[in-house]
Amino acid sequence: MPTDDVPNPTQQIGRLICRLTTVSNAPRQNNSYMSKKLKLPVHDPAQNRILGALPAADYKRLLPDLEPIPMPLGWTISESGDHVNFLYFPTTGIVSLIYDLEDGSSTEVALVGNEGMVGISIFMGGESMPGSMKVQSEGNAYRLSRKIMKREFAMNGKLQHLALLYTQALICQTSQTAVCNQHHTLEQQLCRWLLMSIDRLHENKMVITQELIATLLGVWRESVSHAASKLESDGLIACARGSITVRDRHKLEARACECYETVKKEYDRLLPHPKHSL
Amino acid sequence: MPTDDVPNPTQQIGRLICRLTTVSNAPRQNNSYMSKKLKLPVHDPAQNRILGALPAADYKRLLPDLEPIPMPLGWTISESGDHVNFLYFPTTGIVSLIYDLEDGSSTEVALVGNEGMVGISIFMGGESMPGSMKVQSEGNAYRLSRKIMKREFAMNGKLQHLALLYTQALICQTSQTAVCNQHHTLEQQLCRWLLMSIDRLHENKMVITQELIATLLGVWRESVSHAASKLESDGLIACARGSITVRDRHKLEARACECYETVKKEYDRLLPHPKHSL
DNA sequence: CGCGATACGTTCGATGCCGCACAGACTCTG
DNA sequence: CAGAGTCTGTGCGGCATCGAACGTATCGCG
Repeated sequence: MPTDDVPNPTQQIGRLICRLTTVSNAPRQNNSYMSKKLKLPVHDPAQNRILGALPAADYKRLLPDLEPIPMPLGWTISESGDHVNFLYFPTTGIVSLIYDLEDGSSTEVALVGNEGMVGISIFMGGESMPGSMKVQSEGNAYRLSRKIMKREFAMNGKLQHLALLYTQALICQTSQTAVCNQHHTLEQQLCRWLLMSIDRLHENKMVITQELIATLLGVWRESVSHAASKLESDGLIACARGSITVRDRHKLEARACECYETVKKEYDRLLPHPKHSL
Repeated sequence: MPTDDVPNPTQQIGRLICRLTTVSNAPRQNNSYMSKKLKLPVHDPAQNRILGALPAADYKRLLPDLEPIPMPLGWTISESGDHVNFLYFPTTGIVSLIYDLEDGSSTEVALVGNEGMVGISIFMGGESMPGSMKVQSEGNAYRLSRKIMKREFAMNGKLQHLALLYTQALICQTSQTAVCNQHHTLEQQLCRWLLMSIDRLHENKMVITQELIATLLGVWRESVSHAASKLESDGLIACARGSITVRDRHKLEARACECYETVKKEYDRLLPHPKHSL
């Protein structure tokens, strides 16, 4: 049961720091972590756009209950059917919502970054979901216990409002994924996926193997390799061992299907916009 | 703007009655309509499983605000981006949630029958959705205005609870559709779709053209024709001009992909079960 | 009854992804 | 630096669906 209990919570932080120092491409926006650690906390709950959009009073009330938690690469936050005990608000990194099939294949139905949250079944009432949530790009999050979240949700305040709006945006993303899977070529889907990822990473380079991308898109690795090669030879991206860098975002958008735009517009319409200060 | 205003509300009812008398396959479970009209109202709000699961007090309070509305075949309840003004509770018939693409193609991402409701963006807060809702099998519904629904939702009562649970079930259906579109053959998808339809129609025969099924599944008509022929020659279904009858439900389940079971189980887990009296 | 419209069925080349096989390239470790 | 492990690139036969064309059956209507 690889559930909400982070595997070795404290050691995990050590592992993360290790990554930050050893791996060349580790830190993202707050790489002030090592150098200017006096200036700010490692990550600020308000970096999550939902938490950041709360009124000051709500935010302050919530703050003591927000538990910081690292999200290491590959961590399965919750498996299919698991009783979910925490609602996670990512500040950095990406979590994938994945549906698995009996034959071992699977498909990612949605991506979650610092614009959203993971574990919506807590306030939706179902307690669990027939899908798993996996950290696809390492980062950090804050989490709320089910008890606290239910209390907050019942207040009919801004958090409830934002949680429901985000859930509607999530439905949009999932629906569009369904349509995209049916109608668009792998190359288009790959472009869409790359764009959605760099939007959530807030940088052009992502650390991920083509093998994993294939798993997430529910296709064969060779197919991803083939599509990526074409994009690379056309100068849109640069592939390296275990990482992909987006070179020409504009061309990538042109080559992606409309699904990217549709979902992005709906997210922009429904969700609070990131503050400039971040 | 083919929105919430039913095209000619009163005339519509006349048209429906006309259908009931002329078309051979018109009435469904409550075909007591013509013969035993003294016994019950045409349709009872409680035939919708969400309304039927409300506590007596809530139900009574809501009753005067529930407006009966016929859902004629092909009616577009709301188009992509339309401002949604009513929440619909179907008692009979099927509504499809459809996402359209620029090239004119589309895919159905979810089916709604008397187990659910249409127009969730009313209480989710988005006011609209980038998808349309179309009546795929004629029937009846009751609807609540946005104002009333928001008032009820804010009471934190059973209706809020049921609405959120249903929304989670809907997310499950949509997600599974995304996975299914990616991994399963058309024949499997067709079996799944037929099963989901007869579950919501509460009978074995459905009035629909293969052309429309193809549109909903996002594939070519010829492909549906091909798959349906195989199923017919194996005795699972019987095809006629403009209708399909399920002959062997058990075999159909065996031939469908696991997606049907997965979604059904989640619906059974989350939603109130139909009462025996209906 | 005859006609047009609609829905279904069947065929066939084109296409895109599957699924395997294998080779090459990079990385980490000792 | 050598070797194991991992990740990526390529080539190819097979299969399902695409997308068009055509023929046929059924229904409604005059």
